[in-house]
Amino acid sequence: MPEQPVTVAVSTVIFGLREHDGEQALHLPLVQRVREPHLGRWALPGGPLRADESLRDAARRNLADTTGLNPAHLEQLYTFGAVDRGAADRVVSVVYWALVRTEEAALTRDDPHVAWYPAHALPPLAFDHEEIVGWAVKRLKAKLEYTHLSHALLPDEFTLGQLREVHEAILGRRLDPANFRRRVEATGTVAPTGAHQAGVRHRPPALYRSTAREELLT
Amino acid sequence: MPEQPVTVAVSTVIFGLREHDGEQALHLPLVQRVREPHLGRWALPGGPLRADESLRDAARRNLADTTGLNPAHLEQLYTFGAVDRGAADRVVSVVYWALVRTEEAALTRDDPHVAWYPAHALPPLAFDHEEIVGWAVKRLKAKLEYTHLSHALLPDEFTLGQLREVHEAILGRRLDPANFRRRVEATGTVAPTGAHQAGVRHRPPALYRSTAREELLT
DNA sequence: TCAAAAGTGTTAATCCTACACCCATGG
DNA sequence: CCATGGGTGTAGGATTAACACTTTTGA
Repeated sequence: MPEQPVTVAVSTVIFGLREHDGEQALHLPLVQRVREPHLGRWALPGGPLRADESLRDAARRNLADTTGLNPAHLEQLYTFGAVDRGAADRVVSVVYWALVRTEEAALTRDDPHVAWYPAHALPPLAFDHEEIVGWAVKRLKAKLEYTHLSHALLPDEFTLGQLREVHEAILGRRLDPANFRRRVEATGTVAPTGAHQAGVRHRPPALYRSTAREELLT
Repeated sequence: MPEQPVTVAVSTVIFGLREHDGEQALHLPLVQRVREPHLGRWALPGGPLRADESLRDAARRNLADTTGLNPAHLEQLYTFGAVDRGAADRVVSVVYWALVRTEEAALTRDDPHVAWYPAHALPPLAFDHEEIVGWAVKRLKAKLEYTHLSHALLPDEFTLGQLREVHEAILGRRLDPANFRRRVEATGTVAPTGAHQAGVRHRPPALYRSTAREELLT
């Protein structure tokens, strides 16, 4: 062997909404490592890139393999390639991040090595994965403000109150319901279905559907 | 050989300002390919990643090797890894983008295979490099508006008129000098040196220096 | 004295934020 | 009939955009 080869791996930070302390909170599924290094630690789902698949396909495949999830949004985050990142050989990691809808996030894989954790209460992670999650959260927050990504965390039909809760969970602060409503309506990316959500102990909120098609950026 | 190996390459989109049609315009240095595939075509400077260097170091090294330039700003753009991108074997390309100061951009390397081209009048490029340049320009435009990256294209001391010209060249539209001045001053990222630029046939403009230290994002 | 860009002032339009208030439902 | 969130209205402040006007220099 003439030279030490560089291998390419793909990992994914997956975001979904789940209940935590009575409120919707951002969660992510982690997998427990079954071999060294960092055996037993929790880590981002990932694996080596195969020669016959694109980076994006690799991310999607191994997201499905390890967690059984199907993302509503998938986007490249960053590529990490410092010489020593804690692994044995030289690995360049291409990291993607994904959003899954609440129905998906509710699915629990029948696998003791996969578990959802709140984004703000993670266990110690393998490698430099904590830093990576930090970047992903930062990017998600930033993109919330100028895209319609939040729709990808909700079911097909949702109320503006639910949409607001998503934003509040991610941004970590309360938003004025009146102003939030106007801002969203002004973008023209949601349309009322005409139906209303019944069974709530207050005025029945209108249901909306996302009209935003796939993004522009990165 | 058990499996076709995936190789990692690093390329860089380098931006600098140069005169074009009597105005400052965004330019970038390209290298002419000296081997197949795409022999003779112009391409982004780049080369394989070595096992003992980080991605960022690789970008910096091969920017220096091929063009002799030293960037004032260097940032990762995106990683391209479709299965067939036009090369013979499977290559994953990590692309960086860089900004060089006007002094650097003025340097012409004594090499017939390196030349500066206006960003809006590029020759046909090898591989998918045209698309990559497009992304880089888009990112540069976006970051102009919420960072102080434009300082990295100018010399140490500059007038607000020059800074405005940089923005105009990149955004492709005129900006109101009065409002531009106020906006920049409000950010607090420039400080007057006290000196003025002499020799101009109008009121001598004050010279400023950037006080913004390294960035926050990406 | 003129042209040309520097630099200051002003105003109207727009956007953002906070908050008051009525509506419709289940308990 | 009350608590709760849905939904509408509105007033004040902050930000932005457009443009008039004065300043200072070299030619």
